[in-house]
Amino acid sequence: MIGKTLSVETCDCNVIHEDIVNKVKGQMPPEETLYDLAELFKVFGDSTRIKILWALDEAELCVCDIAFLLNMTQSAISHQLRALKQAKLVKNRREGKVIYYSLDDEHVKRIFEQGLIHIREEK
Amino acid sequence: MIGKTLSVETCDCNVIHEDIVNKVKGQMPPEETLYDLAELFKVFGDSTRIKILWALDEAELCVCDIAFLLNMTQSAISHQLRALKQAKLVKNRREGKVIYYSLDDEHVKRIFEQGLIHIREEK
DNA sequence: CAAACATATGAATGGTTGCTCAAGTAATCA
DNA sequence: TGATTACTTGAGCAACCATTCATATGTTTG
Repeated sequence: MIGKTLSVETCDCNVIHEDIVNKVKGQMPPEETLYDLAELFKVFGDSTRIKILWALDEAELCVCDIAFLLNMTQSAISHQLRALKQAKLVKNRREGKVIYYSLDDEHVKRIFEQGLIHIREEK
Repeated sequence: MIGKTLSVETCDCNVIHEDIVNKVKGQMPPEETLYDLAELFKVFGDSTRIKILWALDEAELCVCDIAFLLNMTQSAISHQLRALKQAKLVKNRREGKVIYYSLDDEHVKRIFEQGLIHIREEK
C-alpha cells in the first residue's frame, strides 16, 4: 500500500492511481536538477534582467550604457549584473575605467524564443 | 547629443557609445513583451511548480496525487496549480469529486530542455 | 598625489511570494 | 439529508528580492 509512511494528508486517489504515481515518480529528474532549473528561471523572471540580457544579445555594453538604455540607476544595474554573472549568463572584461559586459551563453535567445512562443499562443 | 533629457546619472560612455546604444534601443522588443516574458519565467522560477509541470508532462494527475508525489499539502499544491493555470500552462477537468490536471502547452518540455542545456554547461 | 570617473558593494526598505491554517464549495455516498 | 471526500480560497506570516542610498574600490588624469 502506498501512502503509509506519508507525512502529509492524502486521499484514496493515491491508492487508485498508485501505478501512475509510481511511474511518474520514477521518471522525475533528481531533486537537485529541478532545483537548479528553478534557480535559472528565477533569474529570467525579472523584467530588468530580461532587458539586460536582450540588450547584451545585441551588443557588448558597459554598465552605464545599460543604465542609460533602461533609464535606471547604475547601482541597480550593477546589482542585477551580479546576479546574471552568478548564473553564468553574463561575463565581463575591463578596459581602463570601463567594464564591458556581454553574454556568456549563446542560447539565451533560444530560451527567450521558447517563452515568446507561449506568450504569443495566449493571444 | 544623447543623454540630455535623462532622469538618471550617466557617464561619458553614452556619448561615446551613442551609435551602439541607439542601435540596441531600436532592436529591443516592446516593453510589454519583455514584461510578459519575465512574468512567464517567474512561473518557472519555483521548484515546486517545476516539479508539478514535470509530473504533469508524464501523466494527467489529480491534486492529491501531486501532493503525495511532492510530499506537500494539498492546499500548497492547489495554490501553485492556480498560478500555473493563470499562466495557461495547465488545464483541468472534473470527474466527480476528483479534478484532474494536465499540461495546456506542448512545449513546456522544450523550455525545460533549453534551461537544462545551460545548467549542464555550468558543469 | 588629489580629483574625477566607472563601477561595486552593504545596509536598509518596501513590495512580493510560498506556505500554513482555517473555513468554504462541490460532488458523492450512506 | 448529513457525513465524507476532494479541492479551493483568503488571511496571515516569514522569507526573499529589487531598488535606493551611502560608501568603497579601482583606474585614469592633471
